[in-house]
Amino acid sequence: MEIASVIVDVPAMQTDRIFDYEIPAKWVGAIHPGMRVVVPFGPRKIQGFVVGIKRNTDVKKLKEIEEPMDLTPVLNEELLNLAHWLTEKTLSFKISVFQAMLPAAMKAKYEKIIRVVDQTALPSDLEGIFNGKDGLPWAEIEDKGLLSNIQSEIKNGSLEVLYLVKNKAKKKTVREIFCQLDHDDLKEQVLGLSGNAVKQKVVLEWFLKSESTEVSAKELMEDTGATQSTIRGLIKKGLLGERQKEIYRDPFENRQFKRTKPFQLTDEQSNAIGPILKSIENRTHETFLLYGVTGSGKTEVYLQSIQKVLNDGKEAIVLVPEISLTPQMVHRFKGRFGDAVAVLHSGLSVGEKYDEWRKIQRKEVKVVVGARSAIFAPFENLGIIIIDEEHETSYKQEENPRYHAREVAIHRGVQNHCPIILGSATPSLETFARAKKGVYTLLSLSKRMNDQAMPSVSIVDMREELRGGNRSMFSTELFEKLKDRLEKKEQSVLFLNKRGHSSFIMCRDCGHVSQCPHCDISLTYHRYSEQMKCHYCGFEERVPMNCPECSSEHIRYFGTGTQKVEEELSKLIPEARVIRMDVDTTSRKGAHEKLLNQFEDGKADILLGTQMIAKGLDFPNITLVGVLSADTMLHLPDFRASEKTFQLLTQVSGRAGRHELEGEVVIQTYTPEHYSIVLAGDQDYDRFYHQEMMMRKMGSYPPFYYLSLINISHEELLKVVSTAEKITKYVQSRLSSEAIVLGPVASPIPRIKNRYRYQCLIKYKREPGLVETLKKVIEHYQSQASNGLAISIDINPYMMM
DNA sequence: AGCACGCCGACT
DNA sequence: GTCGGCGTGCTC
Repeated sequence: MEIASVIVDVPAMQTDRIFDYEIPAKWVGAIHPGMRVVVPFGPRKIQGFVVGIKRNTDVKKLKEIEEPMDLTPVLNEELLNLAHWLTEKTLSFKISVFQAMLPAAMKAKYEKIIRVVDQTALPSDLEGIFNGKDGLPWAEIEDKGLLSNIQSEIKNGSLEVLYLVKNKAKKKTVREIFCQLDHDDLKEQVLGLSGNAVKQKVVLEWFLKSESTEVSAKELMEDTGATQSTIRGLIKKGLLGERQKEIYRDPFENRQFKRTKPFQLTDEQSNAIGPILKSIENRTHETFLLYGVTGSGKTEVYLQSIQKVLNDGKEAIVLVPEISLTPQMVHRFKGRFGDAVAVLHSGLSVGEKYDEWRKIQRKEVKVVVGARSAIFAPFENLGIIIIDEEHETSYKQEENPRYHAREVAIHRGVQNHCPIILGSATPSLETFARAKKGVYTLLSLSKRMNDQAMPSVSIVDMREELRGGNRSMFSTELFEKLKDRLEKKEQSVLFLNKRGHSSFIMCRDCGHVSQCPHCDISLTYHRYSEQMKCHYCGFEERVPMNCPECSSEHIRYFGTGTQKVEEELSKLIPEARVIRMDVDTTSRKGAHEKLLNQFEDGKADILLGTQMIAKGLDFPNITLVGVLSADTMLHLPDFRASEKTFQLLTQVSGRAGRHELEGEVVIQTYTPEHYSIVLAGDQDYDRFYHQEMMMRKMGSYPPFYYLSLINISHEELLKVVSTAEKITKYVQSRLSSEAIVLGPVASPIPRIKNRYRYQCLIKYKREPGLVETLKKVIEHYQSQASNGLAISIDINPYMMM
């Protein structure tokens, strides 16, 4: 007898273990580790993942696997091992890790159906509900107050409960028409057609002329002008046949990518790529930091490294930050490698992602370009992993499993004996420190290609502007330069870190600020809907006309968003054509690309946007970049605030003057003396690195210490505080004296969705017992029917909120 | 997570 | 009496 070890689709502490199932004789040999199966679990049927096959078990009453959901495993051996490692690393449930590794379309959908077994035996009230149908979804009859009736009918056997496990993934198909006859028979048939069968004749002649014997119904109708009925007639006569054929959804349908050839590398690029090629050749793992200023040609190094990998018959993964997965990047990869490239990013529909994933699994592609989760691409012969903009925080997943793609990449690199390239103009401190220590190999590109000068940067003190009587959001300098570009017909980019209109509203008489009633955070003003919204729980209310506290009518809008800047611009420089790019204007599919194309084609003078325009933008006509408020990020309660500010400013500045025309950058700030702003202005990463390392050392932060963050939340403040204290004491007692345990303290947002939040931060250098301790904490507080208490643990957190 | 089971108070 | 509220414990 063969027995399968199965991880079931129930993300809970108590079920986060192996359950054994017998493999029915008919599927012995057909069910393998890494496959999804439907298994009975209690009274229900649910999805499970087979993680192993064995012959013996201690379990007495084994149930049988209901059916397999896959023909071939969806997780290969390497990925199963990776999942195991990741489970330990992130303290997540195994099932959550499996699901994170697969496209969302493969998550099971469950349906509970009450089926009528014996129509005649039903009491009249139930008969009315079922109304002759042979079954109804449970959800529809659940709250009709007939629970006990239904229960007794189930006992009688006239009703039964069906639990269905559905595959969310739908394969897209098209109707295909094919010819049943060979060429000669077909000719005969055409001659034998009756005179008034004009359309039928045209259709058959199409098949006579055409090389192929099959065609999509749509295409056939377009080519011949025939309609459904004509074709149906021919099918009835047995001359044609029809079938459903599976096709891929093609996100890049009707798109041609101009093929490019490898460029001649500069000396610097050649020097950088040498060690990478060597590592590929020797099939050894090595992590490289490709530290290259903006415009230094990192992408070409990636492309040629991948080419080498493909020549060796291996595969490549390229990670790009979600936000910068602009068509530009896709273009460059599709342009070089054509159809060998699959693309995985959030802009695709669930079905499209599923199709791209299957192209990888079926070995129809060799290169994957994608966001964070593409790191789990099911390649079996991985030759290189590239992480572009390695410092980007979007590589860290902020929900369970809280993994960092960089760590996963390095783990896969070790397993596959292949190199990892981390690329950035502004590497994260952690990475740069490791490169300096020799853990990673440092490769530098210090010159821009074609020797363009770095843009000149001027930092404007907005306090001075205010003192000088300028109360607008544009400094005199930026305003003048904007007008100048407009005259010269050159383009400008304006960068602002906040979407929407204003961030909050305040009463000018009593100082009252609208707060969310469920969260300790102020509400955000949304102009479009004229509403105040909470970004954490979704609470909405109308904008008050009067202050709710003192009834004053003097309500003022604070903080500036992209919408407001757009309005201001149209007042100040009405002749300027402005394109606004933020989450609100790019949420529609393809909108992102459309707006960028418009800008590239010169249909606008100013591109105004948030984060998303900071990267990957490479247009020759941009000669001015303005940062409206450099310090919005600087004052966040996050030890990485300076680093993020420096990175962002440097990235944005890099957008200017990448081609023949020289670029200028204007940075507006209220704290012009802050080192991250001064040094971003000088484009001096090295000095910033040293300065920031000093700060981190003083604060005992990464890369000098590791961090783990425990979050505790509950509806009752007292419960949170007392639990947080207990946990902190417990953790403290089990760690060495070198570890620093901070807290418990209220989280930066002390309440979300009516739940109070406390946290405990652990700083440590080496604590082999920490993972065990944290596991104990989770076990203790999740198992003892923890009445509403939620504990979440983030190892190496990036968001401290 | 569901779901059954079991124990209590509140009703036609 | 029984309906339905929630706490408890189990799922191969």
